[in-house]
Amino acid sequence: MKPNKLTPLVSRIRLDFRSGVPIYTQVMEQIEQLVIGGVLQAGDQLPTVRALAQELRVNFNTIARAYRLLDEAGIISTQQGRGTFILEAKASEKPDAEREQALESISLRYLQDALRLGYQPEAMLKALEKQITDWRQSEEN
Amino acid sequence: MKPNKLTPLVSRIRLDFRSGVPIYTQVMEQIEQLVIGGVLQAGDQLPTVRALAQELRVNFNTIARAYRLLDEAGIISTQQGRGTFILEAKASEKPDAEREQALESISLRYLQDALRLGYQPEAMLKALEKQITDWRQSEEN
DNA sequence: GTACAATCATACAATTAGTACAATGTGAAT
DNA sequence: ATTCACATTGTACTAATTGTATGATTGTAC
Repeated sequence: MKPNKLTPLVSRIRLDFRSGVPIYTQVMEQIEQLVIGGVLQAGDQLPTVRALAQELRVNFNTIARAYRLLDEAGIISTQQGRGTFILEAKASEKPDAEREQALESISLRYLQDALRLGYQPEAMLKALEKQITDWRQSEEN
Repeated sequence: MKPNKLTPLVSRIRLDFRSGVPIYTQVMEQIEQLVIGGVLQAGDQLPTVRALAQELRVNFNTIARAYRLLDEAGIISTQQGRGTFILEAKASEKPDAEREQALESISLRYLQDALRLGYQPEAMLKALEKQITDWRQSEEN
């Protein structure tokens, strides 16, 4: 497969070192979500394990572990000496369901974060609506 | 987010071995005070159980016990293989202005995460409402 | 002396880091 | 065009660092 491009991933991956979720899991989940969301497409080349590791300030084996898990999940293809690439989207019966699940995942995280900080659900919804309004404003320009 | 720093705690903890107050209680209370006093801030990494134990000349399980209590109290987050970190203070204990901003901050982050994955605001609100409903369900038990 | 809480010792599990290596690509020398 | 040196890539295995679990030991109160 010919590599499409090398997507700058770093800016799209946000690590939370104190969340209790292992780094390799965070990297894996977020890349998976980017694929589901269509930001990363089949043929795209991921950064090398060393490059991404350096950007995120973690050991390259940690990235290698995330890539290996993604490889085993059939999402990417890692090739020694060449690099790592996004695979063709597997013929999922329900790609919509996957997208749904990804959104559920980040929504749950938001809810948990807010609850832990002591906010009530109503306040969250209101705050989110405000952010959306603000965003729409800025989009118009 | 990367751990902020590793604060040298030892110099700020005073143990009284004759007071009759358990060591783990003393450690716990003093760390709690340091957090309340702002000496320890969200994201700061605490010394490892072994390091702090060595400095204070106690068994590391004693420190582990103190850390576990602090974890259960929602003050710190202990993570096997990683370390121990100060958590964000509960919003309800913050001044109103900060409180407002904190909620805005995590809401914006959620919005950005979802947009990044290609979701529309309506879908986000719906997903969030669903998470809230589910959560309420589980709370009833 | 018994009971109980506190502390300690030991073995364990999870995560990340270190080191060496194998596969592949690149480019110059011939 | 072929070869060869070398850089770049992922892989494998090990070590180090972290917190966890469980039971033994110690000390104190009664």
